[in-house]
Amino acid sequence: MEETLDDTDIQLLKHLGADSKVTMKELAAKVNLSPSPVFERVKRLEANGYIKKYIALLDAEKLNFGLIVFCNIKLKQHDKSIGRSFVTDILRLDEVVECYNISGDYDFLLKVYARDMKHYQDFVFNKLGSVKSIGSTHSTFVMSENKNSYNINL
Amino acid sequence: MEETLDDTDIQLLKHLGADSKVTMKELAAKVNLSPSPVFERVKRLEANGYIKKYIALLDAEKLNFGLIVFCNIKLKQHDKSIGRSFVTDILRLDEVVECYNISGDYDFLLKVYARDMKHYQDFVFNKLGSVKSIGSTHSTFVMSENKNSYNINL
DNA sequence: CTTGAAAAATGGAGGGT
DNA sequence: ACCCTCCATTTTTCAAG
Repeated sequence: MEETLDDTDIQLLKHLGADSKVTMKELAAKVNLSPSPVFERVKRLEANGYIKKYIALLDAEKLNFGLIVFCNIKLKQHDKSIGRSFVTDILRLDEVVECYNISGDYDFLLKVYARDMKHYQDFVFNKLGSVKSIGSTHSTFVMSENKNSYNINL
Repeated sequence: MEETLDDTDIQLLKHLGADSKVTMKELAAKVNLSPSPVFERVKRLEANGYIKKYIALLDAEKLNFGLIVFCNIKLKQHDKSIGRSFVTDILRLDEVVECYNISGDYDFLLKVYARDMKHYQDFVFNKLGSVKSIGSTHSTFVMSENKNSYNINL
């Protein structure tokens, strides 16, 4: 299971990580092979979990979610059950796209997409406000997104 | 160009945002249509920019990038040319997957993927260290990722 | 939107190095 | 173990109604 990836595998992952709509034929040309071995390699990379899934990236701004906020959260207490119930509550919130348990002054970092400031205010007061385990929050607003490649650069 | 999306369009975006490997046939079944109109709608959503691109999501941990760090950065000065040169320098760094211009005490927030702490240390000292426009940095380490849906929840 | 058909891609069999 | 060349099947893509 813990086989090593050769250079061709890495190239395939790089290409698919940037554009998954390429055909096997095109991919094959990029790595100087015929479609068949490329097909088999990609299937293996999927089966072994190197490729988690394929998705379409949507334009948040065009879909009226123009505001990105990083919301730092401090819990009231730090026992395991409080942490778990916090995560359960947070996963339910549509506005929260990412959630991390972090080091430092705060316990969690959320990446939140909102339509506008009014929507974000409503999110903080009504949705976060009803999550009992939260002690305090600190919001950092995104003024512009300069880079988002979604994948590691192999 | 600024047409409104009907409920079917939203459903298509939701499905493709979660899994872009579905065939037009399967998509059609999900929205109770035949493949042809679904095909046309998806092409329109692509052409009008609602779908930005299609990518494979790679497993960073399996590819030996197990450490995620949010790196806050304060610039030395705040004029436009310094900010631009900072962004140019940052975009070159493979470890930086996301970069945001933010409100608050710091100017930029980077999401960084590193193999381990040693790699991150090297990144900060050698790569960030040679970006002249940086005044100071503050690193927040991710202990666990609890959610990452990559797309807004429509 | 539907039907339907041409063009293209997928997925695999069989054989070669 | 890895690759190639076919080829059947499925999917995509786009007419015409």
